[in-house]
Amino acid sequence: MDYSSAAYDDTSLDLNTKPLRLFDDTPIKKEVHSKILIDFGRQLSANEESGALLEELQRVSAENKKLTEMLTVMGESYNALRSQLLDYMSKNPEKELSPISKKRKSESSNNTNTNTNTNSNNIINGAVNGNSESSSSDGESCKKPREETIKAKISRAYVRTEASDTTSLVVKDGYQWRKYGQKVTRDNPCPRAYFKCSFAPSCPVKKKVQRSVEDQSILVATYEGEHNHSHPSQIEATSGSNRGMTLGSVPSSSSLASSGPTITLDLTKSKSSADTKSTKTRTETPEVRKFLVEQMASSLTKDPDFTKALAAAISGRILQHNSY
DNA sequence: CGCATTTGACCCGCGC
DNA sequence: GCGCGGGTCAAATGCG
Repeated sequence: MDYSSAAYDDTSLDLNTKPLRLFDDTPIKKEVHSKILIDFGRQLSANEESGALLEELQRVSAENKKLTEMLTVMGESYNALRSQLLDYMSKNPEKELSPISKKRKSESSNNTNTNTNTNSNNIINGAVNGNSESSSSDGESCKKPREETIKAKISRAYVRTEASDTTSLVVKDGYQWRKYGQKVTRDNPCPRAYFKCSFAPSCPVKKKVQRSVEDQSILVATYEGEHNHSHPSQIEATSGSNRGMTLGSVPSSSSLASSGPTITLDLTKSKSSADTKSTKTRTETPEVRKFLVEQMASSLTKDPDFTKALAAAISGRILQHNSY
């Protein structure tokens, strides 16, 4: 499979770029330093001033660094929460994706009992990790108590593909998959492809990929089981090849609203060392970058927890700072 | 030539 | 018990 052509890595959002620059880029540091010197140099003697300001500068740099780390941590937390939310929300459109639930009870029926307006368009690129092992107390265990393998984690991801690309059933998630079957199901004229994880021979994870009935540019990938190995992209990230879509990493509505290719924000990788290396990619036009930044900023600022924590952090720092 | 994909056959669970 | 349909297998095929 041509993971190399995946556009997903190319759009990884480098969240840390700006914050890191605040304390990593020496030119900026020098600029700030000189500015401070200009502002305050007249009032104090040069030696005392420079020493104090250097100390001040170091404090500010450390502060920026801590704030950046906090931002990263918050971003990850936000990502995790978002995944959980999408997980929950995904149970609603699921019925529409497989309306005939009376026959195949195992997967769809228990997840669709709270079927509301099944606007599958509201969920795209969102990934949904339904944990049927621990959290599914809604009947599957009653229906199939003997099937311990069915209790493996079942997650679902919705991926928008190129509008013209209506034949490929490849969902680039960073893992290596081997296709072992394809079937046309009754409720969907589009064939369903069956994949097994081939990265590790003993990995039990399977994946089903099928186009959505409603919007055939959307691929619905259903994952069963858990990988018993690390994510391949994590290994490859050290060499700068950050490929693949990461589940649950994108604000869903906006990327569906756009008719363009899927844009995946991989927040989970923003903390890695590859963020300064691999995110300079060919599709990173200023427009795209601006859009991504705005989208991420919007998503983060809409999160009350995030803004609260950020405000607390900043105010705490300021108070601490003023007490000197 | 080796590996991945394709695809028809087969298996199995479920509903009637 | 039978038929239907989803899921899997494995031989055939294609590709690098």
